[in-house]
Amino acid sequence: MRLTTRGRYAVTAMLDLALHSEKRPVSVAEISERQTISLSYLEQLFASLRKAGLVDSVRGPGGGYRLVGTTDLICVADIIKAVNESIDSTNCGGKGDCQGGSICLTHNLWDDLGRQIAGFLSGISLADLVAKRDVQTIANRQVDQLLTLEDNNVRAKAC
Amino acid sequence: MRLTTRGRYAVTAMLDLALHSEKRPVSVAEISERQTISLSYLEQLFASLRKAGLVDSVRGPGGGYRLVGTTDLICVADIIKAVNESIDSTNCGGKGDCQGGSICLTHNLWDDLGRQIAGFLSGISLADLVAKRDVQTIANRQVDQLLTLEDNNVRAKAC
DNA sequence: AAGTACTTGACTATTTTAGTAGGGTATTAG
DNA sequence: CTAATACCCTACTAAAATAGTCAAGTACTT
Ligand code: FES
Ligand code: FES
Repeated sequence: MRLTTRGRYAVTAMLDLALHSEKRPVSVAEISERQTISLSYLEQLFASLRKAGLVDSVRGPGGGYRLVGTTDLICVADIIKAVNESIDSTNCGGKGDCQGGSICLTHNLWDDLGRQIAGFLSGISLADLVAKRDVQTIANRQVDQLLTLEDNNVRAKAC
Repeated sequence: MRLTTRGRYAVTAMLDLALHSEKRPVSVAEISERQTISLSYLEQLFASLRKAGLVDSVRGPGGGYRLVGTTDLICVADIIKAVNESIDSTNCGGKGDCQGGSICLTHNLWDDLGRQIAGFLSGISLADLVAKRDVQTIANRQVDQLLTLEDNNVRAKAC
């Protein structure tokens, strides 16, 4: 398995969508600011998420991204698979031919591990994450920070 | 978390030790042949394993490596930690300061995941692996392959 | 005394990741 | 209509991590 910032960013972005896209679509720029993730990098991730059918886009002013379906239907495993090809932990990609065409000593161990991780991440939906108290707290902090930042910018311009 | 061939090789090598070091120490060269892993690369891994106190070395002719303690006391998690610094899945290394000093939206999710993986890998000892039927089968195949290979070399020399 | 086998460190090629740049194209508010 | 907005797409690059090599040791046993 490989879990990198790529997968982490994707889940973070999707969670941001779950938290803020109820009324209107959310633009990548907004997410980029709120989660402090590079805008262009996020765009690449959303291209993958769109291909996987997890999000929907609305173009033009006032546009942005929206989740496809409800938050309880999207699990973390889906998001990671969408941007991070696989959750497989074996060296052989599940083929069992590590050692010159034959299966290696530890193949089944990694296979089991992969199943374990997949099971765990499949059991957690965006709805589960949104429901957590700490997620709510952090989300509120992020909105506040953004507001005071904008406020400061306005004041700076006025001067 | 990052699970790479580094960690996989280490577990494979330790399992090889568990299978063959009962009577005499096993040399890195032997393991290299049996598991088809680069010799010099294995040496690096064993340096880490020795530092972690998982193996013991015997120098000189007939020397090699031996496990420290019995196979039921060494778990897979220990081995991976020894060569692959950590099993942590967060981006921040557990500090919770991903987002400019503050905790990010998904920190707790990755933290939970890390615990899950650590729990799984801590629950599996070398003894558990040795006891598995498929491991026995594969180990036997590896020994046979090596014997016929040596046999062929002897014949080649005779000619 | 000699050979075996561990020990150490530096060094390199390859791959992956994270991020940038710079063009588009569709949509809509005004 | 048109200009601003925001998605869309491709190629590129810097930096890091991995996998593996090389070479010169040191300790020990037969
Ligand atoms: S990991 Fe699948 S055969 Fe080795
Ligand atoms: S992963 Fe720990 S704060 Fe973001």
